[in-house]
Amino acid sequence: MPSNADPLGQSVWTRPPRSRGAQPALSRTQIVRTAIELLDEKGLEGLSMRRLGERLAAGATSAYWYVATKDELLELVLDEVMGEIEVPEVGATDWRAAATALAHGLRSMILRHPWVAGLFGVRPMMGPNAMRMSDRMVGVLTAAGFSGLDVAYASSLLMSHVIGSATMEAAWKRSIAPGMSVGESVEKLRPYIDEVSSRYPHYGAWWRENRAMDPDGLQEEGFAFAVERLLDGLQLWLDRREKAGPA
Amino acid sequence: MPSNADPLGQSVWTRPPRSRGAQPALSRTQIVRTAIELLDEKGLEGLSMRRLGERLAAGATSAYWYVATKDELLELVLDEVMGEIEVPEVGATDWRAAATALAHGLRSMILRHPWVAGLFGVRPMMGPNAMRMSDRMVGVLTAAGFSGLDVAYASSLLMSHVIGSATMEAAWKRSIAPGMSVGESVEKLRPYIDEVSSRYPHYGAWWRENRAMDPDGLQEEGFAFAVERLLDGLQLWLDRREKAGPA
DNA sequence: TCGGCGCTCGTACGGTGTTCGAGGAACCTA
DNA sequence: TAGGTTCCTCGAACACCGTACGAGCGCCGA
Repeated sequence: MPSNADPLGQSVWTRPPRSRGAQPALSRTQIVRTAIELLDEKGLEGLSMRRLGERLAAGATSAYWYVATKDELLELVLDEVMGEIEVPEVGATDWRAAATALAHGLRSMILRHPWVAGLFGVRPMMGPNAMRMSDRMVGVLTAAGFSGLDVAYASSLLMSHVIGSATMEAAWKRSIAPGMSVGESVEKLRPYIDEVSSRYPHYGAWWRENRAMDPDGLQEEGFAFAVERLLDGLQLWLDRREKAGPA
Repeated sequence: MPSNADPLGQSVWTRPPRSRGAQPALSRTQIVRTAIELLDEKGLEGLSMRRLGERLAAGATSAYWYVATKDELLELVLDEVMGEIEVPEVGATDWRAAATALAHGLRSMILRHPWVAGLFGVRPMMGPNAMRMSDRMVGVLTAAGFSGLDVAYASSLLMSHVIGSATMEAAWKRSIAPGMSVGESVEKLRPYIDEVSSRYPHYGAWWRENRAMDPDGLQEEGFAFAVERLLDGLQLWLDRREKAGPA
């Protein structure tokens, strides 16, 4: 997988999908949907072009008529699941509610398809669904009072946070046995954590005071907390700027 | 690469490194350092066990005596570069300055080794260097007035943001031809962006007003902006809580 | 009826991570 | 000094992977 093949230049989004006449057995959307099925079942490493062909009841390399490369398929897949996120219309609610909904929507999509966490770093998201989301986000932020580069900054702040926390959560999920809860895993790791944290003063002290906590649901709460702080920070900036000079 | 091999249970950090007697030709640290060299030169996809063996002037599979699996090697590599980050001592400065330094330190490490962005999702960071960083962070946040779960929330907020924005930046860097600046790439993409953004009302409007911006250095500024907002949000929360009930 | 085109897919190439086991070199013990 | 044991190296092989290529199929317009 060259993966840096065709940097810039022609991308999936500029080239029209193949197949216009006849009645082909496969289609781009069918391929993408089947790929997502496979990914949901077996994760990122479980998707190979051969397996995809098998599941499509087609030859191992048949998908290559519709898709130039595996990376390109993943790009399409990423945009497809981005389409699952519902973003509130601009003006439907205040900007805080809209941003909160967007953040939680993105997060729950990632929890539904944990493998996407590994896809964000591959290519910038330029597909139609990602664009639709950006569009709404820009609308919401502009209406809130951001302008110029601030819009890009604020929107990138929101996205970055969700993607980052999803990445870290995915790392956790990966390292625990499937079917085991986070709590049970922490329980098994406890001796190691005890041993290690005793060597680090601050961490150790914190751990001793908080070892009784229940780790399940902690990610969720932490995410909600973070979104609130983050929006507070943005709101504060808006307030300060308005007070200083209302343009 | 099973990659889910040995979920939990024994990890690199619990098992002592091999080789105690004799004078072996290789060593864990040498392998890790050479791997980083290779990664810096050719990126994540450029590192294969065979190439690593070659560069070590050793057999293709010799490294497997010191490292159980490629994933494990990557875990060691990740922790090694985490060691490059210098974190201010607790109490050396106020917590805002410390957190800012930590965020920028982590970010510049990632810019130095862009391939790490693809490693954060693999396993939770539990190596000694990552732990040292967490330790400092916990110390700083506790001194600032956070306690209990808030510490974990706030620290995860900081880390998530840096990792998320690094991931997105890596995606961008990957899609542009090597040696080309961001500005030049945007220039080449301009017709496509123009065409696309015209179909999205808010995004299009924003783009028309801001198409003249200089994209180089924008990431840097956006990052600094985000860190400020984020710390503002945390500070505000501390203030509010203190006012409500000073424990 | 006959090209030509859209589409499928078997085969093959050059990689990948990892297992296995034969072998060598250095050490401890007798 | 001899023998045995343990540590370490590495060539060969296995089961995969992404992808190029081109032969061949069936439908369509002429």
